[in-house]
Amino acid sequence: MSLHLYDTAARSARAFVPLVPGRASIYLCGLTVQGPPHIGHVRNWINMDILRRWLAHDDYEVTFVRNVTDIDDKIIAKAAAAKEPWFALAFRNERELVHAEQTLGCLPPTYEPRATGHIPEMILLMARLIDSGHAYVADGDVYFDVRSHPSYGSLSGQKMDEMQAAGDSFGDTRKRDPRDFALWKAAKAGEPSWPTPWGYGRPGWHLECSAMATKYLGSSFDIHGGGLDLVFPHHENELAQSTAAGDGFANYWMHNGLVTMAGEKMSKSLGNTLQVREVVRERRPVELRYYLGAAHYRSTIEYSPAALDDAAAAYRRIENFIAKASEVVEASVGSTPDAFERAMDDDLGVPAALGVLHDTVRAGNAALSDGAKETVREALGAVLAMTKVLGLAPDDWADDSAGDLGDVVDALVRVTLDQRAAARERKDYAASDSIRDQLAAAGVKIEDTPDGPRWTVA
RNA sequence: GGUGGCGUGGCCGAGAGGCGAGGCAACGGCCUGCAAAGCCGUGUACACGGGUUCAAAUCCCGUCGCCACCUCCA
Repeated sequence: MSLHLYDTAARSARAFVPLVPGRASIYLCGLTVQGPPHIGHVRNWINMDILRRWLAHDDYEVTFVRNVTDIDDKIIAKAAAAKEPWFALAFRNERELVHAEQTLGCLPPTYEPRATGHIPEMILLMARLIDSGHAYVADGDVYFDVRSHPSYGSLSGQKMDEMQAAGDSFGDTRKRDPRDFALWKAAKAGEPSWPTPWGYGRPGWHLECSAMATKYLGSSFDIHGGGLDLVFPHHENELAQSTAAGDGFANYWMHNGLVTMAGEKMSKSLGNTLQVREVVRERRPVELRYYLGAAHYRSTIEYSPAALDDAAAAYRRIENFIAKASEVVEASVGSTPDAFERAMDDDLGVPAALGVLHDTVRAGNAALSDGAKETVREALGAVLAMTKVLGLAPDDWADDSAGDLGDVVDALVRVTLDQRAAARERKDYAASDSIRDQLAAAGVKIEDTPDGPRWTVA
């Protein structure tokens, strides 16, 4: 079976056939940098990161573009409230976004364009739409004429006649139809603006993505991704603009499920967000990645600390096997098992793929206690290959921060373990257990193995 | 009002007509001085009510509950 992906536009899974053989082009709607990223945003990055890694595993050359929306109403309002320039607030949050992405092991985008850097491209796109009768100018605003484009609504399944008019349409006489949406907003006093043939103003949200996606990926590209909450109106509007202007635009629309808290969508407007920064203060980033990546990308994740604990325990199981097996045989990345590949090809079936990974770990652990080195070697190779695809390979998460100090700490722990061994030798278990308890209190966990004690920082 | 989706064992979380994914927790066993880690074993779960079928968690009809979108939102 080859890779199949669920396409929102088709409402079914379709075989992935790239526009250019061997290449995959992906555009993902990034963040409006009005605030730092929360775990819902980062789930989206992780899902797409797994897709990229899986495509790369299949020898695709991937171009991945994720934009930064660095101008919008809320950025302007928040910056004004904080008495700082809009770009200072936007850039600070952009830095935080990049940091979160790196912290969670996501490969950096091939390109990460900012909306404000692409005003000329937006002007050209608007000109094409105006010339072809799909957009009109009204008092410096530029609107898309929804009725000029019969397929409008096809992505989200909205029926034009059943739709509620946008809340901001009431009393707005500039729109020809209440469902028309702004491509460009005329400048208001004191707000940032850019010159256009139709006057000063700033971009509407939807226009940015169309302009940037086609600039970097061409008029047609393979995959457009984003959160489920962007299907309408954002993606519907992007699709309408671009196809009305004559671009082929995206071939597949992928939408990932949302992260909820107490049953409600995590979002900045509801104020129930859990920031990445807060979580990684207490948790290992790799464990957060496992948690957010383990559920199928289209399902909802109801966040709970207990579920995160479970995920962390599951990950440590994998990690422990890799560590122990690597002490016995030389670690080298093998190939991914067929069942794993079938799972991943089936619309990125990460949950089923993790089932295969855990089965392999169990078989490997059994081989480890049987001393069956060849089986251990095979299991380790497969586990390494699978964790690599999922972005969970321990090598990529190794903490080198200890540096030379690591050797010093190891020597100190060894001295202590020798004392414990001596106590056990003379059957003074009170003393040996006391040493173990003291190490445990310091966060050092002891395991006795046939080859002597192992220690790890819990 | 319209559109899309969800409801699975103590918990998380897959599956989508026929052999009980996987993880966590629990219990029993092996191993251990005791632990830890690991391995083996233990569960008759699929919101409710009907229907189709030799066979339904999976298909159909209905009911209830929940979420998302139609307004800024990954």
